[in-house]
Amino acid sequence: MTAAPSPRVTIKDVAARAGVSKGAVSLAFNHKPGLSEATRDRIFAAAQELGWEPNLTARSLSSSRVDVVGLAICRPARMLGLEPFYMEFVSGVESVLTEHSCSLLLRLVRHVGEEVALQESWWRGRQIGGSILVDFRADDPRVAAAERLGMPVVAVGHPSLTGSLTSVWTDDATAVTEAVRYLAALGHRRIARVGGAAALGHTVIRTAAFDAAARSLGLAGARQVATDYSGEAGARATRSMLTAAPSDRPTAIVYDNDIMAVAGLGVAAEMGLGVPGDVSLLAWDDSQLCRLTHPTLSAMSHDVHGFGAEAARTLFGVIAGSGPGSHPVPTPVLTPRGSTAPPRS
Amino acid sequence: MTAAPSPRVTIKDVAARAGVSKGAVSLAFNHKPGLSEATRDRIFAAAQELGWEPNLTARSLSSSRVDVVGLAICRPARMLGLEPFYMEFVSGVESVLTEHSCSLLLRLVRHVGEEVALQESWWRGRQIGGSILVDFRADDPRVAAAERLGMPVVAVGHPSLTGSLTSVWTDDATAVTEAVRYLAALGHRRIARVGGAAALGHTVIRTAAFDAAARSLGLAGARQVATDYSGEAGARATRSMLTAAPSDRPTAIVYDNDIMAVAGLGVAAEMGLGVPGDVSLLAWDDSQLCRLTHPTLSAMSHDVHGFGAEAARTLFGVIAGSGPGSHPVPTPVLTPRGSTAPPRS
DNA sequence: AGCGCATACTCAACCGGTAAAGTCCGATTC
DNA sequence: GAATCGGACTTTACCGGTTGAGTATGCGCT
Repeated sequence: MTAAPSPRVTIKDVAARAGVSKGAVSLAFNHKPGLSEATRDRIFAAAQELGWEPNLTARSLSSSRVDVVGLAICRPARMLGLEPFYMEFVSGVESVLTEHSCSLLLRLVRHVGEEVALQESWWRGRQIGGSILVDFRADDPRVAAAERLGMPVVAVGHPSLTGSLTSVWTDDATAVTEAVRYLAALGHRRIARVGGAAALGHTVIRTAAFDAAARSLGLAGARQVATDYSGEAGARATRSMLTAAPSDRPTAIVYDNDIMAVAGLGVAAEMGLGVPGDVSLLAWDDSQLCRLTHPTLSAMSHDVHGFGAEAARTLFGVIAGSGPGSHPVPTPVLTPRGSTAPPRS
Repeated sequence: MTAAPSPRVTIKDVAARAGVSKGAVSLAFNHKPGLSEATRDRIFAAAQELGWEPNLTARSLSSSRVDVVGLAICRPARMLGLEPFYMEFVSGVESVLTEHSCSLLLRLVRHVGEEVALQESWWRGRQIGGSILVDFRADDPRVAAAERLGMPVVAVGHPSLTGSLTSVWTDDATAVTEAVRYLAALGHRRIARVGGAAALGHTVIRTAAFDAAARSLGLAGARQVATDYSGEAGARATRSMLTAAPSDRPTAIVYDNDIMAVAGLGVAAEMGLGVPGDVSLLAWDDSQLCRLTHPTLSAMSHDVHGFGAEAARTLFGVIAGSGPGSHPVPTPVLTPRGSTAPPRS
């Protein structure tokens, strides 16, 4: 990539124009003491006139600070596009990065192995100052990699999955339990759950919590299934559940994201089942999508934007040298809407 | 951001280990001629043993190549998350960037002014080798900015909007015309369109095309309205259209994205109107979402992933010095599904 | 033998900044 | 009046690569 921009303005030009040395310009632009107000002003004026901005590349080289953080997302593109979660998460991350004049290096990868290689390469090549790691799974190879590299990272996932890494996480277990209790309180006994990717740590956690909650409430008819988070998989799962004999058919279904819940709504309609009359549906994540359907979707709501922001804030902490820690963000809360109701007698 | 990584290994260490000079290592790693096979192998072996990867920062500094391209997206976060379009576009861009070991610097901005400043700062600070500009509007300030800076960019938008910049675009006018013709062919006379943001160039183009098509087909009942692309706005617009007196109510509605179409579907259901019996709905962009609803949504389908890929490919061309050009990508095609049918007599 | 000429490297300058040490100078201090 | 001091800059040495000029070696050719 060869760039042939307009005659490059460098710190030297600015220094010359202001009648000072490069060092002085550097001091001024980094807001460090040791310059008179007058000189400082002259320098800024000169920079302004020449349209100069410090070359970040050069700056990182000599100061070994990098104002870029990495984020690799590992899901098939088809699904990514659909899940409001990531974009919202990214936008939360951004909101914090921007305050620090920091940028986000984004990459979509196909599997964890690829991500490990990428993160290592980013870090080794000093492209990033740290990374946000998402979608943890059991025995995630990124834990060891980050430790080995001594790379500042924040792991978005339950502490039980992220080893010694600093983590930012939501209490999925409690949220699942609340969801099940709510449906049970409405009178549902046959509650089903359409989960996310089985390989992901939080799916495992939710699955266990669902089982535990069902057991403790004595719900014999509870069942769950894992999917790949896609709407199609959600539709398939729903269809398979709702085609069971009426006495066996779930009267309420919890979904692990909202796109699958929308798909579930579509399937119910296609089968001529009323929501929430014949079956109640409960979504997860609660993007705007849940308010657009008819009926509107009850959901476990989650401040995804804030989640991303907290992850970014925590990363800055790690980069600044704060020791490992665990940062829980608020547990998703139930937002009842039109898709849940007591089962028809 | 101060990083305290494990003892940094640099090109010097590798050179020492391989018993050659820094220059030799550089030659080897850039696959340039002038080294014997044997030396080359020794160098790679040494690098491998030390776990060295060239510091991209240093490399960009001396070679003035930057393996990063920028993308700023300007829409409120709430809407962004929802629109599958961008993530799919990004994934298309990525797929090409990856082949060139290039990364994507992503930023969400609030308005064009902010984007112009950002792009300028990125370019001046040599953070990026070029940029992909999206969401063009009439008299877009980015055109002048890019020219002034001599910055390699590819403009995603109709050539009429992108001035002298190299553009990548879809033929929205033709697509809109096709959509209207299709609905008219089904027998619809009162066709409405729920458009996107009025400030955006392609909205203007689609609006004009819709008008022209309606006129040429002699559809007196055609009407359209602009929104902000959000599902809520889509719902509002739909509600307002469908509450008109039956003799005035549109029998078919075209939406500018799929999220609004989903919202429209919800509104129709809420009002007790059958789709496609009472009203036909036609979405745009056609993400997976359109196949999940009931009825499924007919849509103008678009290979968004490919669109992004083409934009990235074109950007590499621009960076490599190819002159300005116009790169149309395939026109969206109609994919009829369950939400469109002839109007009820 | 002598010359030209690849080939295979080395060397040193340079990219555009930062940072630590050094210089200059006027104001205090004793 | 010499020594001290601190503020305001300047100098210089990097940061970790790339690059072009320079050098040593070997080989073919007359």
